[in-house]
Amino acid sequence: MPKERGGAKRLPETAITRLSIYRRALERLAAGHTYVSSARLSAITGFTAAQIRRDLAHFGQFGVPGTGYEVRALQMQLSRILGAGRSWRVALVGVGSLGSALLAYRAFQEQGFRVVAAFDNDLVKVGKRWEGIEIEHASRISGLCRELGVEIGVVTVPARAAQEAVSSLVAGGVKAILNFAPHRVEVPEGVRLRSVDLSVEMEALAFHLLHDPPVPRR
Amino acid sequence: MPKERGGAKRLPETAITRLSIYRRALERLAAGHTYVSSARLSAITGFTAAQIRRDLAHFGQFGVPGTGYEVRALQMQLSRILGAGRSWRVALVGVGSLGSALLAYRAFQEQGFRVVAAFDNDLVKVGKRWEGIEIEHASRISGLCRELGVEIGVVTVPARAAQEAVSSLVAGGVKAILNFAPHRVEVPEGVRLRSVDLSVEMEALAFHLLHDPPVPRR
DNA sequence: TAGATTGTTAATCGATTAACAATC
DNA sequence: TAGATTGTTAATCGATTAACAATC
Repeated sequence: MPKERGGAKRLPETAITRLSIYRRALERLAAGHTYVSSARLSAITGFTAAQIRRDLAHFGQFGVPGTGYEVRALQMQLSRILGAGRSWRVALVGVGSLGSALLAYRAFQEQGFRVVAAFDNDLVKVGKRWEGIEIEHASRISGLCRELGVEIGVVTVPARAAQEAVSSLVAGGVKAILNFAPHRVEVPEGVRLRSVDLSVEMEALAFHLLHDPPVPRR
Repeated sequence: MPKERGGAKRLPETAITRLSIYRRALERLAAGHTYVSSARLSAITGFTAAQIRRDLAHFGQFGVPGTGYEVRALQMQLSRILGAGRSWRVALVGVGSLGSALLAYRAFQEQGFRVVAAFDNDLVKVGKRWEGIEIEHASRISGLCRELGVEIGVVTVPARAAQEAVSSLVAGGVKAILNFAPHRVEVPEGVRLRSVDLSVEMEALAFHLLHDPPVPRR
């Protein structure tokens, strides 16, 4: 199997989140600047200028040597690449405290992530409305996701329910899932999974508190 | 400056979150198993057996060739290394929907992350009680964090307020911060920062939906 | 032209994987 | 002992950084 597709080298997996951060930086720059250099973007985002140029070069020659990148043009390119501006249909599985918070999260809606369905196992919650969405029973996940054309699933259920929630989404044709449940889940090839594990994040911080040497004052 | 400290090679930054996941797996294994091999841990966690052995070997020789790792003993070692079982004092800055969800998040409390203070800029919220904690005004962050001996800060404020929130925590002696604000923040040397950016996560998923080739059915 | 900055190549770095001698 | 599995070394892989010729 070839490691490269087409002529250009593959975009490193880690670069994708950087693109999103560049895009956000450009949004703010667009107000006051026509051009921006990789050096300036570096100062704003904290990534090195070399890395920024390299990331951007993956998608063609956007920059002008001696001048930099045209802010508007680059912003539009990145938006196109990331699918910003589009509207994405999102399903939420698990309407506990975290799930409710995400349902209410303005930034999501504003960025085009439109929650079109919400599911829960708890019969007390099913049928209730939440942020304008009626909560459906978890047994309806795959059917409704297919019917509504859900593209992205967000899973905020307890650990023990995570795999079943994910499997139902996959059965419903969902090809991208963001998992907040503190448990490993498996997805078939062709489905993208990203996981955010808050307990692990906290424990990683605790590790550093215990093991990093204190920095002497200067 | 030397690249290594002591004799052993440095633990890769990326290994720290794996340790936390191993620990969690062991917790569940402890019920029914005395020993566990790296191969079995691999099947459970999804990391390769070689990687697991390598990660664990950083902290000494826990395993028994031919037999595997003693579950209880390894569990205790990892707990000690990660500071699990300890109680950590946490401050929450920003009691919006996401912040409230985290305040209510049982798993946090159960894992020893004890929210001892909550702050907000909104005078309407200040003085109210939430999950047994009185919400204080953001101007009191550094003073109260120092007084209460807060060790970890969790920041769930809007982007524009992120840097100030973080700076106040740092001023209050907080050495580890988990930032959910969709904005870059800077911390001085000696302070650990981890960031979770939900918009970036979603946009990364959108990127894959747009660019990954569909997987042909077999 | 002189100065600035890109896009890209080569060098470096860090982390993962494979392989296997040592060990129970 | 035979079989299994560790801990570690060497090879591989992937991503980042430095450097600079090409370009505006």
